[in-house]
Amino acid sequence: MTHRRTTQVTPASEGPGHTTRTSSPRDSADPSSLSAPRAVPSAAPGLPQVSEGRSAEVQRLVIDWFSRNARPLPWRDRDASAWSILVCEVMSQQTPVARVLPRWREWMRRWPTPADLAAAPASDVLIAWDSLGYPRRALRLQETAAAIADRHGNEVPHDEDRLLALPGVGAYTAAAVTSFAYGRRAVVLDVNVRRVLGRVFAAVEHRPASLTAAEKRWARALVPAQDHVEWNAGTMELGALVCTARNPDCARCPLLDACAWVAAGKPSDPTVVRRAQAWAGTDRQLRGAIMRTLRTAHAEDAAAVPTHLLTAATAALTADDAEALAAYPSPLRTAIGAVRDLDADGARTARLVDDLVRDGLAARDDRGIRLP
DNA sequence: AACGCGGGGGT
DNA sequence: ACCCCAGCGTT
Repeated sequence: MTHRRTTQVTPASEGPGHTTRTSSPRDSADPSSLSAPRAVPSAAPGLPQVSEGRSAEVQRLVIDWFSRNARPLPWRDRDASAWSILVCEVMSQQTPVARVLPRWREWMRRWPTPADLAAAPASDVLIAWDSLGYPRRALRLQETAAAIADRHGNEVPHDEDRLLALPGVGAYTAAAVTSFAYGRRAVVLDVNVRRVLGRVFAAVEHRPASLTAAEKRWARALVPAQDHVEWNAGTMELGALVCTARNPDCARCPLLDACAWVAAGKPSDPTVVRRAQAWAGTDRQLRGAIMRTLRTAHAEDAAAVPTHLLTAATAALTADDAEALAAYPSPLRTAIGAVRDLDADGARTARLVDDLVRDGLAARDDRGIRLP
């Protein structure tokens, strides 16, 4: 069903002018949303008070900039369904937009409503997820689809609390759907928004990794009562395109003259020792390899790699027995062989596959591959 | 608050 | 090599 969507301002081709683009049809009543922010946020460590005048000026600049610089992303189309927006938000969790685009198109073509996704074999879902990463998101999204189909009449909930109750939907995603799909006021706080607000108002290059309740309150008070959708989308877009984590393009920033971080001389954060990112040789890499190989083998020949053979793979991997392995169909053999190359003694592979099985890999039977 | 969780592109 | 990305769930 087609939900009314808010107007995402499209790149308006001309003139720097029209700041105010009023929102289009939204949910009529807005009873549960936050009360309009009057007062400036309560002070918290590193989060300065912001005068109403300055807040309003920054809001105006961001919204105006967004009206002229928004990327024409398909989920910003007026006729994009709430479901399509939820899918895009989940796919975008920790994954750059450019990588999401092709998978999102394919998903929406195949599964245009939650019920469609809920009815699909899990193996199809994982294969369509492809290499977006964090494949558990795909499984949670399918669980969410089933919940929406079964308990919400196949319509994405309008209520932020009900959105939050869905698997794989956290504070960010619930707020994003509330704002972008339904045009209701919400505090959309992703890594981009946090960075932009932190620089402009708090004069720090990067916010701390963890998001505190105090920062949420602070950010909430900065969301305007009007044009909040454009503010949410605009701060995100500004963070993605201009106020980037590294090498921000301050020369093109509409907030150049309003930015506390720039005014302070763009100080760098005190260097924090970051743990070297381990990847090669880790369980994580190995598990990713198992995923990829099984996915590929199943996609190439689903009959050869049904779920019960995945269970058999466990035995073969554990036994480290070439003869036993030879008993399995070729695509599966290839998959196991490829994984083995990463784990010469086989112990870790065996344990990981065993974990996969225990967590339900084998239990799903005809639903296809079930991985963590 | 701190972890663990994929994978690819940019610098 | 390392950093970063429209985060979430668990401990």
